[in-house]
Amino acid sequence: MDSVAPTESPTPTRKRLGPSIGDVARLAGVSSQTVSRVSTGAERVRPETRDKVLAAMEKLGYSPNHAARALRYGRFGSIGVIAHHLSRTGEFHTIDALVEAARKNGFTVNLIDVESPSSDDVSVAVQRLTHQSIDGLVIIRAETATPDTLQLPRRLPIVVSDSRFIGHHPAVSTDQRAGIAQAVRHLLDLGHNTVHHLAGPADSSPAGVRIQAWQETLTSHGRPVPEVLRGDWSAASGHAAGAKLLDDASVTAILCANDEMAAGFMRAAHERGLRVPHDVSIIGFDDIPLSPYLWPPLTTVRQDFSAVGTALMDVLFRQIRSGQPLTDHRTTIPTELIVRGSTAAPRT
Amino acid sequence: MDSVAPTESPTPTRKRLGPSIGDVARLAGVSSQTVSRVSTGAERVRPETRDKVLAAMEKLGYSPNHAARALRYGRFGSIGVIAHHLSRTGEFHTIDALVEAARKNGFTVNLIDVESPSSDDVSVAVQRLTHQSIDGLVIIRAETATPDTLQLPRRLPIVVSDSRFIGHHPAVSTDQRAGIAQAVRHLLDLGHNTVHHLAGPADSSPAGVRIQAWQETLTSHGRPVPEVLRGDWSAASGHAAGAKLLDDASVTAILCANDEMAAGFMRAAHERGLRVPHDVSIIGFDDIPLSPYLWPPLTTVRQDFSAVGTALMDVLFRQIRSGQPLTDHRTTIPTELIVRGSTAAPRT
DNA sequence: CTGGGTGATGTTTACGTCAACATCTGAAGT
DNA sequence: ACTTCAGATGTTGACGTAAACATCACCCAG
Repeated sequence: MDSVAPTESPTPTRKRLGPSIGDVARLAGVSSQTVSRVSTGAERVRPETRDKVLAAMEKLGYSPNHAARALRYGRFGSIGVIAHHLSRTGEFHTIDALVEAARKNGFTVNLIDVESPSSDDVSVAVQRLTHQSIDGLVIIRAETATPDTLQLPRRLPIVVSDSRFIGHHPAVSTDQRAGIAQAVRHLLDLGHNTVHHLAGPADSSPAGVRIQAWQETLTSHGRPVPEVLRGDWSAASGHAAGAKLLDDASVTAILCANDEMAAGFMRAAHERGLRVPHDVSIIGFDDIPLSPYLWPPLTTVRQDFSAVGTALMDVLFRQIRSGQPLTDHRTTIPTELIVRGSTAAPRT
Repeated sequence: MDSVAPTESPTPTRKRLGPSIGDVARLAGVSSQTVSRVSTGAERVRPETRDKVLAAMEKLGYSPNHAARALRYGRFGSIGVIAHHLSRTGEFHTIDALVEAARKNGFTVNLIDVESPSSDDVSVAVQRLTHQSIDGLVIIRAETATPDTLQLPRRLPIVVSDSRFIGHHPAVSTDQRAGIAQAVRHLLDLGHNTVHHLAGPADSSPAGVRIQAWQETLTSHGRPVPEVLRGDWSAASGHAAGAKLLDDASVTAILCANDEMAAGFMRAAHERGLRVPHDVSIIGFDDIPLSPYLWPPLTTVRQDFSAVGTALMDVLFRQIRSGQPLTDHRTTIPTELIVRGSTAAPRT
């Protein structure tokens, strides 16, 4: 670990924190070890003594210093999470599940965001986090960073949900290829000649995976592959893409790389007086909570973010417990096509 | 602090962690203090010595033990955040802004969720968090907990965005009363005789505030106050409410306590063949990213969650810096009515 | 009444780091 | 040659905690 900067300390001066175990011990007239015993629960302490200690704690407003405990134990009870942009629905739900799973395992979650998905930024985030107090690291999305550009501390248990890290770190991800294939087939089965694709941004790896799966599925069915459209995951970009694409009457089916873009696309269709799904079928990806309540309800590919979060925590926890890395571990969470009202046979 | 449980340790045994500053010092042939100087940046160290040390660090894969630093400094560089249910849009955006603001101030965010919004659960969350390594605490929503039921460690800087804690802890919140009043007036101005209200659950304090503001606004305009409907913030509950309410032809305008419920309500209207806004006007609350892309685009009251998050961090940071609590501090973030396509004059 | 527990409590020490102070080296000024 | 001083580096100690070990009081079997 090179320069190891001073973590731009929030407050440079040293402060006297709350009362210590020693202060409690003095007040209670016992040794600090007895206070420690009370504070850690169990142990054999006479009820009478325990009460004295508890009273002293209460009086002084004592609470244990976690830094000291962490130092003593060599553990922090916390895991680090790096996410690219928190407001993305998918990452958010994953984090939600992760936090819950962490709590159930007695851990807390230390969250850090990455402003732009550049490699530098991610490195800084990693450095900041690993200088924090964590027992393990979850990388939800590292975007442009690669296993090589990322200088991770050795011995730190890691799990990743970014497909490009597979083989380098244990990974958990949804089966996006299968999901996309299902979606494309669904539209072809309905009678559409081909399927257009509104993809995520070029620097996003899941966007790339989805494009590839879409192309392959079309090709394997002998269908023409239209030019791919690019969005940035936002509903606004979906709306813009709709404005461009929907003047072309040959477009009967569009697969959007996430539900937000699908919502934007759908609004563009409404604005043009096109009926969904009669004039154009729209299918999304993710199945966000609002998808069933769009109009018409959105057909989409459900990703089980909650399962991803749980699995991430599970894999990480196993490494923490054993002290052994699971380098080539790989969990794949299946996706599911949810057919709602936004897809139908093309008008003839 | 009563019983102070043992934080159900994730792994009870002590492990030898990575190499320590001493190992690096030995390998580099210098004292540990010199290594410390290099590791903390600045200080006067001969370039030649510095290089030796850096090489040794690299070789051993050294990274500083944050627990030891935190113990030494009396600071953690981390703030705790308690949120009720992460998947709620509002809390999520607040957290997003909070994380960003924290990063800019050199802090990291320690997140903990609360399964059910019971007082007990929140207390447990607080205890778990304060036993973690935090310099300050943000309570996004404490729900049923009150300032009295919550045993907070003394000396811990706190900021809250839950209105019931005002006067007990510094608070930051959006001006929901004003937002609701704006929304109601907007509908009355359009010519609606009265406005129905789909509220949040009974145990939610913001839901209560919104109900009250809605009632007051109607009353002050001399309008009848319809019976309040209850939802649970979810789109599904909005849909169910729509199913109940929309058979009553006298209902021309509905104010939903959040956008998700408004989306569900709107779908219910579509399903009945009612046109929005011609047959019924619908207005939401929050302005989530998808609101402009519902069909029709949703008129709503925008809450600036990002500003809330930034302000929370700001208030907390000031306390951390000064060491002084800001007990009766209060920041109110204004709301803004965003008129889109889902509201119009009632049909005559 | 005595030796061998057993349970309650106290003492010591180390976790890894860094501030404060101590020491050392060498160069510049007289 | 002899301070004087500044910069580089080393030594000591303390942050708060809990494990390991030590001690002490007391009870019971023989």
